[in-house]
Amino acid sequence: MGRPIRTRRQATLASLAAELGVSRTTVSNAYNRPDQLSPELRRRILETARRLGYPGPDPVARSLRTRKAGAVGLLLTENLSYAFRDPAAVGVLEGLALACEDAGVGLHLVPASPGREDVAAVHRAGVDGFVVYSVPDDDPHLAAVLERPVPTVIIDQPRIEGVDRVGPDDAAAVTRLAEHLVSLGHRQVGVLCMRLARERNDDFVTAQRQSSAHFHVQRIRLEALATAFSAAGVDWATVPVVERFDHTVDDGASGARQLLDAYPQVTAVICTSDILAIGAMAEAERRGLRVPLDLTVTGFDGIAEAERLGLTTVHQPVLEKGKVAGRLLLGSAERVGPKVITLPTELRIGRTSAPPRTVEEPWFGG
Amino acid sequence: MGRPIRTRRQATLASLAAELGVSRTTVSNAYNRPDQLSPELRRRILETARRLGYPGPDPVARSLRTRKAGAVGLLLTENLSYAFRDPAAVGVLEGLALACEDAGVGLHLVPASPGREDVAAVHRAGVDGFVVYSVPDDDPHLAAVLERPVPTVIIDQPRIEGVDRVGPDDAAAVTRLAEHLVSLGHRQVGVLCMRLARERNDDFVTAQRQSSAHFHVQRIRLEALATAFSAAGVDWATVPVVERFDHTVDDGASGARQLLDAYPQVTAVICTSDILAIGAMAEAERRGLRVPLDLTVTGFDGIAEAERLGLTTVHQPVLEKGKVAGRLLLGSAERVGPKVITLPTELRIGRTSAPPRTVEEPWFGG
DNA sequence: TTGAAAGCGCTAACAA
DNA sequence: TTGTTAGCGCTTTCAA
Repeated sequence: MGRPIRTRRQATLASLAAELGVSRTTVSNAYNRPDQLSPELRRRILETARRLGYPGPDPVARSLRTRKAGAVGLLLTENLSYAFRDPAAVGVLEGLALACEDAGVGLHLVPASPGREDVAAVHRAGVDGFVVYSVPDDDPHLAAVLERPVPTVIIDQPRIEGVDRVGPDDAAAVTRLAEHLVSLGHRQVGVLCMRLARERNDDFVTAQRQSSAHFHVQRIRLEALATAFSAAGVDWATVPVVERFDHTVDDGASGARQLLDAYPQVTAVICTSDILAIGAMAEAERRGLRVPLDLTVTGFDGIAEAERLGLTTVHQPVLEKGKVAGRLLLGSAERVGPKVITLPTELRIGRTSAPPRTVEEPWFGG
Repeated sequence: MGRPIRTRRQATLASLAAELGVSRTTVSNAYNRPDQLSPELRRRILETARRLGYPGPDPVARSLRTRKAGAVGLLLTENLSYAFRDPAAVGVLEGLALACEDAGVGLHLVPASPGREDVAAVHRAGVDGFVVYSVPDDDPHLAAVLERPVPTVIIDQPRIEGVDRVGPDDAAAVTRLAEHLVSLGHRQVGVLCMRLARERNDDFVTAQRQSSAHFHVQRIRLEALATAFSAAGVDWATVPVVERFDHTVDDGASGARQLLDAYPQVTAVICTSDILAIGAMAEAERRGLRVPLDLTVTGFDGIAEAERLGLTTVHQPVLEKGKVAGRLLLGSAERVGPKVITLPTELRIGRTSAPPRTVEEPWFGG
């Protein structure tokens, strides 16, 4: 199984045709339409190809001619390391990859990290469409994607008029979660959320920043919390919201620390992701707070580790999200008009939410 | 931020040039070599482009012309779901993605699962090179990759003459692990390994099947175990080896069950991956065997969960593996001749290995 | 069943 | 600074 020298490509379809004394059409047919020539001739062509080291039609040239790249682009602005470490993101990636595999098309990861302002990679990607996963509405890469004359499907965020989207009903899901907490008796809550804009702000969040967040999902979740708690008589302006730029367990812990240091009276920490919630639980343990006796902690996503820990959270079908997005994109030729697909979520009440300690009335039997 | 109708591409570089009354070169330069024309002219060109809905040079046409696809292909024959669920594989993927990102090239996942015999996807991938991750030596997709006139780097397996490769020194690593077990006193061992060929065999493995395994890594690990235990006076022909096709915790458990049901005298279960080892530990617990008191269990890879569990295992730098492979591929233009890079491994003795229960002599102070 | 002609949309010498 | 010329390697009507 030795290999000849790499990067040969001496032979082309044309040179093969010349060698054999047939037309290029015939050689092309030998590869793409076996039924268009005699088996004997085809055999001869393929054999000569092997002899000449012709590796078959060049995929790029074919793509140019057929106007089909045979690949789907994935734009993922999040830092890659985080993307691969967040089980929710990996699930989406897996689902999308499965959809691509079913369709026999490649999945092209576009090199675009938050730091890299260079949008050229988007222009250079030879793909038939893009899936965009959870980016801010002012992301320059996203803008570049939307300029390309190919269909696009957005997963989660942002919400853009006229562009297909797949995601959960964040507002409804968070509302149910909030109602659960309200019914338990929590009135003094704190929130720990993911980054709201492209600039780093590892700190408390002003009302202004909340309502103008460039990450729609976070904004919608905060709005839903505000609405639900306001309905329960809580003045949202008094509810502390802490933001963390990096989406890691460690940042979840430090966010919780900042929150609880300043607002020790908080009875429940609502996190907008499981990763942050897991960090918050670690911080609770560090300060000697028992969850859920002394502190309620909730998450969002429903990743496997959350389930193991019994975290009260909102489960969303991440694998499905990727799959549906892929299928939507690959089937978009037949459709007219944009489509928005809302995936179901499920409130999973675990062992990390309970009535606040400060409520003295008995909760059961009352 | 509304969008015009999708899939327009009415305008091309040529039509833009005609509209403006300049040459195509000039328009091309406006995009690719801004310093080759006056800022004023460039501005005019870009503005007209926007007005006409010209999305910039077509990436496929550009690739054809420049003979650069701007992407690296990744061949991963393993079922995608398993690939994304095995932290070792995810680590490799992450490392490779990071290397690609650094170089500004895309990462193109080739749709190729074990079932899919269709090799066309490999031919259709517009890439400048391939990274092949852990496939059997008779994999048809691999053969197709090697026929393509682009550089290729193989991670882990197979070992092919003349092709670049990145991986650990499996034999050395396993030998150290075996010596650790031998020094503890283990003589009655059993092995649980990953699949050895493309056909399923969830059963015991014959000597013949061991030595002709198409997955080189597994073969090498088994050979190293055989050599090390033979040196300690163990007749390898008497050592039971169980194989599992799917690489899951559940299959690790069922493999251990099959092994221990038939060979209850075994004092140590050597698993060729952490995933399998974690399953084996679950099975040990199920049968009431205390690890390591009643049974020693070892793994391979050094994934995070193994570390949390205190598993005795061989750690290998998976992220590094992907990164190095990517860099090797992307820098291969400057090199001559094939290159093999061996990554360091580390034996990590945890809490799952101890002297066998049947050994009555005191091990310390003796 | 096979071939001739006409591009797909672009970039890179080279020349002006 | 801009334009002319010549393909990159392939597929696809259409005609023979």
